[in-house]
Amino acid sequence: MTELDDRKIKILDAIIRNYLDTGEPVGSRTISKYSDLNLSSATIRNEMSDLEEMGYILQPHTSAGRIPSDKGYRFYVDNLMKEKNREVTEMKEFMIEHTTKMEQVLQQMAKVLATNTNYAAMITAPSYQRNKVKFLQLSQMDNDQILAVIVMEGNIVKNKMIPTREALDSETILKLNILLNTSLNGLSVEQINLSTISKLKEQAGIHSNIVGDVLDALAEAIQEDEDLEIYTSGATNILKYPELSDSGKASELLSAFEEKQQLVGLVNDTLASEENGIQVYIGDESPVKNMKDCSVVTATYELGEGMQGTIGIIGPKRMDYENVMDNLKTLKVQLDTVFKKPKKE
Amino acid sequence: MTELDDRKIKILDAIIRNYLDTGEPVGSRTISKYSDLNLSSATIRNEMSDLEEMGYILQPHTSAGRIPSDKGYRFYVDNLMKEKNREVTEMKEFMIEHTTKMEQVLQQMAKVLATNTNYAAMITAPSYQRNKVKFLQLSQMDNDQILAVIVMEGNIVKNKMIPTREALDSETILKLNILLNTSLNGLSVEQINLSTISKLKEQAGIHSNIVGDVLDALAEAIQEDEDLEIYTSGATNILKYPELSDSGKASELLSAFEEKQQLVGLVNDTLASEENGIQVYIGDESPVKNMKDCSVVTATYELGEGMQGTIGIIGPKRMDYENVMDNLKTLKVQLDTVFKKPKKE
DNA sequence: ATTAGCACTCTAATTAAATGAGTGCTAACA
DNA sequence: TGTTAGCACTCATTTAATTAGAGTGCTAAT
Repeated sequence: MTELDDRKIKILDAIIRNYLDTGEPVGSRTISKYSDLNLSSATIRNEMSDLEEMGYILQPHTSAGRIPSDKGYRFYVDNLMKEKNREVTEMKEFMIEHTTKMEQVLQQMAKVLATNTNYAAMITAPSYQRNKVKFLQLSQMDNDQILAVIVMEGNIVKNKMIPTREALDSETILKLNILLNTSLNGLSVEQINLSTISKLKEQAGIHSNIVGDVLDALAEAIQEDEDLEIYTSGATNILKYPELSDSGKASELLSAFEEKQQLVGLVNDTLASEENGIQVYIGDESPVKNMKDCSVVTATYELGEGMQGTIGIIGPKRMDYENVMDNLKTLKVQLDTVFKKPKKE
Repeated sequence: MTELDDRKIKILDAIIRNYLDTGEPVGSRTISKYSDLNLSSATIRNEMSDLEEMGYILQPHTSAGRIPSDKGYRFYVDNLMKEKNREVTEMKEFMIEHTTKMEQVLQQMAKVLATNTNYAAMITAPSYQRNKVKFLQLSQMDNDQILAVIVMEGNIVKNKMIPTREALDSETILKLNILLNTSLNGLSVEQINLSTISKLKEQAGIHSNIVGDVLDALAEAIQEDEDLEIYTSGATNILKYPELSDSGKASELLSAFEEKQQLVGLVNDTLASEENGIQVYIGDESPVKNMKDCSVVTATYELGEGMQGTIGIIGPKRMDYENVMDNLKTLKVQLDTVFKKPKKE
């Protein structure tokens, strides 16, 4: 008996669905009564015993019903779960109410996701590495500082103060601006590599060191943010689920959300192994060890040209996978339209 | 017996200190043994009975010791507490490791505060209203957008995309930039009022509507952030205190930290009633109702010219007030030096 | 192969009893 | 008159014992 036969599958399905619903271990009698199999509880018991031996379900203790094991959940997610296909409209109205800044859009998205699912949600800004430079400007601030402003595709603006040895006259600044813009415009951040830089420096002549400083500073500014830009919402939803809310676990999880740094692991793992775009981590499968008692569902979204970001939901293993995945899928579509079509007004 | 005599004060002090230490209701016998009063427990009992009648302490139930009431804590904070006077150096090293951005400094501060006290910490950026405009620049982005960058004292940079009807030629932009800079440079944000604006518009001639748009957009950009810039850290510390960590309360409090919006009330109240700069809210005294089971200690810091921000600690009523206030005071001093002395490197 | 029936297991809920910290009061004392 | 010893009383907390019930596993009959 190495394969699951049809009847076992039906029973496993029933057990898991029931458990997702109630959160209580489910017994043979329940399945016998509330399924269309028309089998006695005794028969179910035998089958359950087999399912347990095969590792799909387990008993919290001898005289309790069964709950799904990680393997069981995995089977459910891979084979049993039905995909909903909701209309994509619903979310829209919530989403963007004339927010022009990307941060706000993302923060808003996280909130919607958290509210819709009642789990904790996270979302990262798309990596800037492949984003293209659209505009670049230096301005003399005072005697020893230059302000550099960079605008990327999607109107993402970064700025940085650059300390300088001495003030530059306005003509030099103007020249530098023209030089930088003509050479870098349209390049992606990751394309600005050593050879580009040295070529630029050459062209800059006596100001080559300034150019170097500027590029360094920009790289730094972009890098700084890259680490941080994870938006979260509904972290406190975790407290709603008793299996996660006992003081120790809750505290660890909530810290992970507060620090955000720990979520990076999740993001990277998701970006690395892109399957159909949605990843489900059940318990120990998660790359973040604090989350071994949770399930994590993540998806990548793409903004064309390979710029991608990550969205994710963290909740109890007993999670409404169907709803979560539906939500993520919907949001994914939304994100595409939001960023691709430049917004008017 | 309307006034506290000396002995009662000593007993009250002993009760509160003991309770802050242990978190357990304290009984007459404890005080009798561990104080220098040399009184029998019976005498203490009589005094405690009086103190209870006067509202300084209370019994969780008949056969328990006493714990301080809000009134008791208040008396302690106002009259009994000793002020520490720690050296100001200690914090420094943690604090700024070549972070140039204010956000990062503030975030770091919050973290230090939370780590030092083991409570939840918050900190707001100083209000921009009184900050002075240092530099202002418009740049044509594409056919229907202008990028406006504004730099304020303390190198705080804001930017905003402004939609326009048609593109402006570079000469016009140049003129506008000169106009804006000469007229606004050195003015504080709140000084840019209607009369300034109308004067500016007049000078701008045919481009007056653009000027209007620009100023509106800037005002909006500044306002947007003003609401949001509250940094927090250590919110999960709340879970360390049993009196706050039962699911209901913890969840409310943590949400308050997640939403941040709720903390605004605290900030405003603190800014409004500046006493010696440090405010203590005990239980119901707090302007935020979710925090009626906590104590909140806040302070304002000032950056000269009336720009002020707020720092705060939220923890259980049974809080180490001495340590908290000491920390806040120290940080306050730190903040002054950090922002006032322009950082080199 | 399926099922009815029954003994068995183990958790969770309920109740009862024991413990002990702490009070309030009274009467004696200095 | 203020202080203290002594004692009865209260009540939350702990421990133990009991019960109830859900669910299983096994066996024998269908």
